[in-house]
Amino acid sequence: MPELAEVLFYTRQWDAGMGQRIVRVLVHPSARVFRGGHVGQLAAGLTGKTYQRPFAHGKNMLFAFSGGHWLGGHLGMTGEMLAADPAHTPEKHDHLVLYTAAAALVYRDPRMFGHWRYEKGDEAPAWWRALPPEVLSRAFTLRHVQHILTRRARTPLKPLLLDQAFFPGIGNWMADEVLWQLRLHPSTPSGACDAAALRAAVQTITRTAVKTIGRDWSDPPRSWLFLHRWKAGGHCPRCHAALERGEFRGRTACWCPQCVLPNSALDRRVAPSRR
DNA sequence: CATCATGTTATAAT
DNA sequence: CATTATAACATGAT
Repeated sequence: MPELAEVLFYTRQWDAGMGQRIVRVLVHPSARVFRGGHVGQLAAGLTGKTYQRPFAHGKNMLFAFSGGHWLGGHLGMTGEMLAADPAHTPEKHDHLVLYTAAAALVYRDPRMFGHWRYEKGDEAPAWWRALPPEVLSRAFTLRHVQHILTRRARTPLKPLLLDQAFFPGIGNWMADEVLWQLRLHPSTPSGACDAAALRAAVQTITRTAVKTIGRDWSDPPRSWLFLHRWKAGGHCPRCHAALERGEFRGRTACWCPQCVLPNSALDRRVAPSRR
């Protein structure tokens, strides 16, 4: 599920255990989502510590515990966080459960594409501090976006938007939403895209998603592509034309063939880069 | 039974 | 070297 706003929502599900002591740590026997990490150290390190607070950055999560203990997480495709009853009995796909007196903090993930790491240190781990500028941060300047579009001028916009090094937190549905709102075809060469317009669309869509999905899992506006893009047979909420679906770099894209601007390059053989 | 899925990454091929 | 395609990961929903 999880893109930026969903990730933010999930990090907050553990708020029920904020300020609480971890009395017991339970790790799924397969330990698959820990990717070879030392789960014994994780369990021993977090037991007795206090859960302090969550951080979200794009699709990455970081949880701070007292004494300089950190838990980094990524939800993959089907990862989910929830707070359960303190007496929670782990279910089939519960990979990590932190028990406190107030709540059991659960990480659940059927497909196990998510991953978790534990570390100890006075400040947030190096990998966290090295993450690229967030799309709603000050550092996500027009110049920055211009630089990306120039550097990757021939790359189609859809895969560019999915690149976490450039647009952290943007996933498949948000990328389709951005392109649809800009009336751009997913194959539009990045160099042909206006940086200011792209930046504005990415930021307003992110802000609205954070205020709806991120806040209480409510749906973003019905006028968005969001609700209509999921399955084949959907219709454009703007012009009611049948939506089109296709594959780009292994991911499904959905767009409105009617709304797409005529000058947004549909044909990749057409010479792309300019400026 | 076959297909598809809101993600990432290693490896192969160009 | 940079870019792109493909497979792989593992499970559940349709």
